[in-house]
Amino acid sequence: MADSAPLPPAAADAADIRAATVAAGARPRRSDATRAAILAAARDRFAADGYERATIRAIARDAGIDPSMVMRYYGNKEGLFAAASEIDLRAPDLTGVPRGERGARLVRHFLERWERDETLTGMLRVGVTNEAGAERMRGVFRDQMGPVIAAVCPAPDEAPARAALIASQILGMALCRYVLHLPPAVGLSRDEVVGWLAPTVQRYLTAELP
Amino acid sequence: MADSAPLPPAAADAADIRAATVAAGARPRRSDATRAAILAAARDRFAADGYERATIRAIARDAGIDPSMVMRYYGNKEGLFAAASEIDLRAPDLTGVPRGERGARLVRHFLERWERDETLTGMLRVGVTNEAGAERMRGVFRDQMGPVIAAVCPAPDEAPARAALIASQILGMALCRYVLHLPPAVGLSRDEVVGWLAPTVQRYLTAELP
DNA sequence: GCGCCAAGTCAACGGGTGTTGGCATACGTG
DNA sequence: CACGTATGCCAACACCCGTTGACTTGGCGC
Repeated sequence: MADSAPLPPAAADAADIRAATVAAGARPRRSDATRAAILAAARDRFAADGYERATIRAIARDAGIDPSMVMRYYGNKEGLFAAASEIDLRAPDLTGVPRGERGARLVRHFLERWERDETLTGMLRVGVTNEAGAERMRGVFRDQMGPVIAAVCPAPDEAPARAALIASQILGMALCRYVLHLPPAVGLSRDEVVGWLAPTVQRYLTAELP
Repeated sequence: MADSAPLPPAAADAADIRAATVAAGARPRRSDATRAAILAAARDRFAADGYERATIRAIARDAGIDPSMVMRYYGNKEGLFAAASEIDLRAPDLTGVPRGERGARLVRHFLERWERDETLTGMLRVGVTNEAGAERMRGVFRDQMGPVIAAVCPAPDEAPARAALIASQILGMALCRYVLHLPPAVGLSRDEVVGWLAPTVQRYLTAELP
């Protein structure tokens, strides 16, 4: 079974520092850089290893500090996970997009989002194994996918089901392509994926109920 | 975080015993019932908890024997997992199904397969977290989905990509419905899911390349 | 009836885990 | 400059893990 290779020291950028600052709801402190480094390392580890195999000791090592600091700043492993898994899908506003291009727009956005960093891979990895992770995914879906779909959905009461259908296709492709690495799914170009999936999403968005 | 509740003692049926017997490539031995009990308990635990959280001690407790027996019969945890995760999708032969009904047939079959027991949930759970599990899923996809799709695919070289697209939609719905428990996905009836997904799968099966 | 071998139990090992408390140190403030 | 506090490290705790080896039991063939 593959050992978890050591990860390069996680780079905590300005956004991370700001996030770590506001997360504590206070003005800047001397330890914000450390908090941010922990958060960045935790994100990487959770994404790469899942909740169980991502150890606090490994996260601390990546961040270059002592494990006890993690406990001091985030309480326990669950608290660290909660802080590290704040997800912003940046789902696009579809109301300004021509009706026929909305499917393609959604698919392309999420492909790019998925390839930019390992955040979503991590979310999926933890969501599948861990109930707290699953609850977080349900929250992200409800709060960030729901409104986007509802805004362009003819009948408001159909919106949740349509959103779930769209999520199933997009998540399923991400699963095959970025997590399971099924060779044919990996082999498709980004444009090919959009070409295949866009009509599906478009139909889930607008077609009559079957 | 949810503790893993104790599981009821896993029932090892005749098929399990036979499987445990043939797995060792020998004629019946006195320990076949024990081997089968271990296997059944392991399947349940891996499905419910994933690879890391499913401990050999818990599996042995469920099977009502000593942990060292697991080691004696299956070598180590990886060996146990390999023996416990032999999957048979029983994917239907589509050549006898009318061309227009193949999508619906596939979707309905996999929904039923997924709901019958927790085997596939377990496969997904382990496949997402664990490289050995992912490799196993790639093998199942290649050996059991590939041929079924190729048999009804006009151009043979397109078969793998089409199979991957179909897998992405079916796995994605299973993920949302049976693993993440997204409320709108859970709320759909089985017929509604078939009604929505069948045209998608049908198109992946037969449509011109985009 | 006796010996042999499979089947199973028991206790322990070395290591890794999350988590805790005490101690040194550098900083910001009066 | 002195003091309190935030920051960080160190060592340890109690627990659980996979795995091992020695020991006991029970059934079967000769």
